[in-house]
Amino acid sequence: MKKGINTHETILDKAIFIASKAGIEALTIGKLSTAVGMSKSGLFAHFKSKEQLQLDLLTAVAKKFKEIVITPSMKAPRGETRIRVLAQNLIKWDDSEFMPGGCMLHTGSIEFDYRPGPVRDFLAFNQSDWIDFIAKAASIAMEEGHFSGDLDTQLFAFEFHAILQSHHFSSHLLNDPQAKSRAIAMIDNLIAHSRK
Amino acid sequence: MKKGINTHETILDKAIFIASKAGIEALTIGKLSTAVGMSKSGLFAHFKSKEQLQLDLLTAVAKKFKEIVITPSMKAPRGETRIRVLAQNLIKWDDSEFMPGGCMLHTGSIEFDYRPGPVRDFLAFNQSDWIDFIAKAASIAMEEGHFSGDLDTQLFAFEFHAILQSHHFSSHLLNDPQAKSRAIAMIDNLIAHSRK
DNA sequence: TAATAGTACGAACGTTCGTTCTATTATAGT
DNA sequence: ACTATAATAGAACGAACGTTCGTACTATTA
Repeated sequence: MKKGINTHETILDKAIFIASKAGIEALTIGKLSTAVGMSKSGLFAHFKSKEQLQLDLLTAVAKKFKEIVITPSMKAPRGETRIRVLAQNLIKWDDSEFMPGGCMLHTGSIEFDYRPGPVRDFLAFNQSDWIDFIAKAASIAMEEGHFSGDLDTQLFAFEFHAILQSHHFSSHLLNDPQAKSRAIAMIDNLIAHSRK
Repeated sequence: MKKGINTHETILDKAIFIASKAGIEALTIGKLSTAVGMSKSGLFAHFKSKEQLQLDLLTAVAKKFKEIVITPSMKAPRGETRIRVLAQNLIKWDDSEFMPGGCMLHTGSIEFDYRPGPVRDFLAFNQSDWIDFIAKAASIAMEEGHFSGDLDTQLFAFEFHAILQSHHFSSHLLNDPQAKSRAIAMIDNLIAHSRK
């Protein structure tokens, strides 16, 4: 049937909206069902367990991440430009309207870093892959001659990632209007030091 | 009386230990009382509310932070050395045995960034002060002639802070044995680029 | 010795949690 | 239009939540 799929999607959109502010564990089935406008048991039937709801939620977020951050960057020119596009899209991503509390792959990682189970596994693998992706982008910039030949791409990836964690911190905890411009300044610094 | 003060401290120590892994909100009074070995109501009487327990807990953490990170750094020579000592102590801090889940001022900030109230306020002020403290240390390094005269100390502070967020990420989510050495390499980079 | 204050207890409060049933309604395929 | 099934609702569950209560014991102060 088809209606179920639409409902499933509606539920997850609302779940992302709420959980991005409240946290993944604090998103309860009761509150979510009220927000969506259906019964607790009716909503529950879509997921069979809260853990599955959390996994479906994160899978949906990761899919959006690909759409908004990863895929567009692959259309940008290889090398430094692609790195910059990646950073731009990431800042946009962390300030997305559908996820008002900021990137859940980041906040979820901290929330679940000591809660063993499939949710933690998903997040750890996701973040690990993300680091690898950045490192790959850096090595491409090396190939293109934009970055220094002896650049530590792994270290670059962590430095790049750190900047986005800092942006989240500035934007969502401190409500600092300079969050975005500062993040870009940090990216500029990092790129400048990575050049030949 | 005195017994109460000792109990209060014992409770908070255990609370910090548990909450650093589980999260501040997931630390329940029932589980904490079981862990401490006293009754729920007996423990509760020490704090009058869960929110007060959370505030007392964070106050205790902030006090330890001063003891382990801030105060020792003030004994180090002004300038670059002090910045390095600060970084060393911070890494030690984030891997403290009494707080096995890592720095709670960091994880708590993310957990509460969209939960208005005194807990969020405490964390936001604390982190804001911390950024100011780093910026001040950077400006001292400027005065001492170690750092470039046109260094943006505020930006430096955020970059410094970002490195520690990255360390937390590597150490506690990814269980990466290189977490510490990488953080030090990042600090080295930052300092090198901040010099004259 | 009497009065007071601090400390801890067990029991119970109303509420919410995730989950499991059964029953009913809506929908898609024939 | 009929039927199988998917989708939702409703009621109930045991457990845990934060909190309040009255009470008992202990140590300090009057």
